[in-house]
Amino acid sequence: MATKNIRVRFAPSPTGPLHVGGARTALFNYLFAKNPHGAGKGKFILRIEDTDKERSELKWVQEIINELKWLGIEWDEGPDIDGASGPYKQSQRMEIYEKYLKQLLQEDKAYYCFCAQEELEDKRQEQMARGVAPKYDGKCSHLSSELVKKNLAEGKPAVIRFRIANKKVKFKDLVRGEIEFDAGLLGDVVIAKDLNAPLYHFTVVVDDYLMQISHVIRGEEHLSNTPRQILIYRALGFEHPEYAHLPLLLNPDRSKLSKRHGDVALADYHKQGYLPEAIINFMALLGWNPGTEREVFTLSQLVKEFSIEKAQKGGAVFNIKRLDFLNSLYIREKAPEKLVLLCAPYLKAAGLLVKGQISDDKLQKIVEVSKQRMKKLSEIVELTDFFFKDKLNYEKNLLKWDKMKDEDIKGALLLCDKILSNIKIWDAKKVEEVLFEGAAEFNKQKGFPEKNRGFLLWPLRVALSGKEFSPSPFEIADILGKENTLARIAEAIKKL
RNA sequence: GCUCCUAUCGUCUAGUGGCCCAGGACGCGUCCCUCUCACGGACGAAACACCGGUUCGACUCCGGUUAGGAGCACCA
Repeated sequence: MATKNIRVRFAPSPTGPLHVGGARTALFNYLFAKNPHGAGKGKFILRIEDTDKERSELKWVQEIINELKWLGIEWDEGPDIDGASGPYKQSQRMEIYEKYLKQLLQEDKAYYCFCAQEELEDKRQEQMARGVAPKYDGKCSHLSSELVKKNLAEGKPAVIRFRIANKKVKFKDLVRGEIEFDAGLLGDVVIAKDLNAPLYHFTVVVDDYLMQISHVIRGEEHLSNTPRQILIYRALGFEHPEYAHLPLLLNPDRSKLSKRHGDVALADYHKQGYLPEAIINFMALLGWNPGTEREVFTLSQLVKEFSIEKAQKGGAVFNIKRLDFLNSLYIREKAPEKLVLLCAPYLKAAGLLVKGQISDDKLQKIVEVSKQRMKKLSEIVELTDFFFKDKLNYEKNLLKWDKMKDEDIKGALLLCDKILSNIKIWDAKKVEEVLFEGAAEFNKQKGFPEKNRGFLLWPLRVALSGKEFSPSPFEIADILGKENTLARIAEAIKKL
C-alpha cells in the first residue's frame, strides 16, 4: 500500500450550493492527499457529477469552484476554469459510460427492465409494510432476448439494471474497520436510464477506476451504498479503491445537517463574513483531532498533522458558537491593512463608506478599535456606523450614568468640552490623560464616588457614539478629531 | 420495517487495562481589569447511556439492552 500512488477526489453534484458537509469532505480528502506522512505526494482531484440533467446547473459548478478556491483547497486535476467543460465533468464522458454499459449488458451482468415506476413504488410500499427490506423483485431479470428486442424496438420505456449477486460483501473501512453487508438484501439496482443516461452508482465506479482513485473518502451516508458499488467494480473486472467514511455533520437535534436549522451553504457563511481560515479550522476539528490539546490550526498546519486514523466515528454537531469563537480569533489576528480590505465591502454595501470621504488611515483606525468586538465581518457595520454619520440618533436618557441628573450630565459634558478644547496634541493617549484628571476633579466637585469615572466618561462616550456599547471615548475622539468631537458634545448638551 | 453505523461534560473532543474520584476547547457562571461592550486574567459548575461478563484491576476488551443516526430512488 505504501507504494501505491495516493489519488483522492471530491465529487460533488452541481444541483445546489456547496454544502458545508461537502466542503468538509473536500477538506479531508485534500488533507489526506497532501499530508507528507502518507504514502507520498498525493493528488487531489475535483470531479463534477452532473449526470442528473434536470437538476445540474452550470452556476452551481461555478459556485463549487469559487468556494473551494476561497477556502484555499486547490485541486491537482479538475474541470476547466469556467466549469463548463473538460473531462472531469461526467456529462462530458458519456461515450465512456456507454461502452461499459454495453459490456455489462453483453455479459448479462446487467439487463433491461420494463417495469413502470408506479408499479415499483407500490411494491416498495407493500414490502415495507410487510416488514421486509424493500428491493426489486427481479421481474424483468430473465426476459427472453427476443422479448427484450421487441420491447426496445417498440420503444417501450426501459432502464438498465445491474444484477446484484446474492452474497455477502465485506470491505475494510479506514475509519470503521471491517464492514459486512448481505448483498442478497439489496435487489438489482438501476445503473442507467438508457445507454446515454447512466446513473450515479455506475458512473462513480467507472470514473473512480479510470481516474485511478486510490481512496474514496466520503460521508457516512454512502456507507450502505458501498457494497453495491463494490459489486459493480467486480462485474467490470476492476479492483475497488480503499474506503473511508466520515462521520456526518449534524443539526443540534443530531439529525443530518440540514437547512431549517441554519445555513448549510458555504457561500452563506462566506457572505456573512466568516474567514476561510476559521471555517477550515472549524471543519477540520469536526470529526477529527490531532490527539493533542492544540485547537488552532492553519490549513498548512493541518496538512502536516492530518491522519485519517484519527478521524472520529460518531457524528458531530455543527456548533456555530465555536465557529464564531474561531472566527473572532482569526479576525483579531488579521493584519490591519488586510482587515480593512475585508471590512470595506460591508461598509460600502451599507452606504456608510463613500469613496473619498474618509482617509485610508482613518478607516484602518476605525476597524482596529472595533475588531475585538467582531465575531464576523458583517458586524463591522453596526459596530462602526456612528463614525460615518453626521447626526447621531439616540435617546437623551442614554447619556445618564448611575443616578445622574440632567444638570450633572450637562456639567460633565461642559467640562469635557472645556478640557478637550484646550488640548494641543490630539491623540488617544493625551485625551485619556486629561480626561482621567478631569474625571477625578468632577467627582470631587460633585461629591460623586471618587474612583468611578463613569460620571464623566459615560456621558461623553454616549455623546460621541450614540451607543450603549462602543470603544472608549478616547479612541473615538482620536478618530473623530477635535472638531467633530466638540461638535458631538455640543449636540448632546442641546438635548439637555 | 429491514440493513449498516455510532455511543465520554450542553457541544467538539483527549483517553487504546492501572498515570483518570477522567484532561483540553467552545459555551455557561462567579470574580478581577474597567465609563460600557469587547479583549485579557483567575476560579467554578458540568460527562464515561444501562446491564452482564473477562480481569487482581475496566472509560478502555467481549456480549446484550437502550438510545441516536444513515441507507434502503429511473438523486447524488
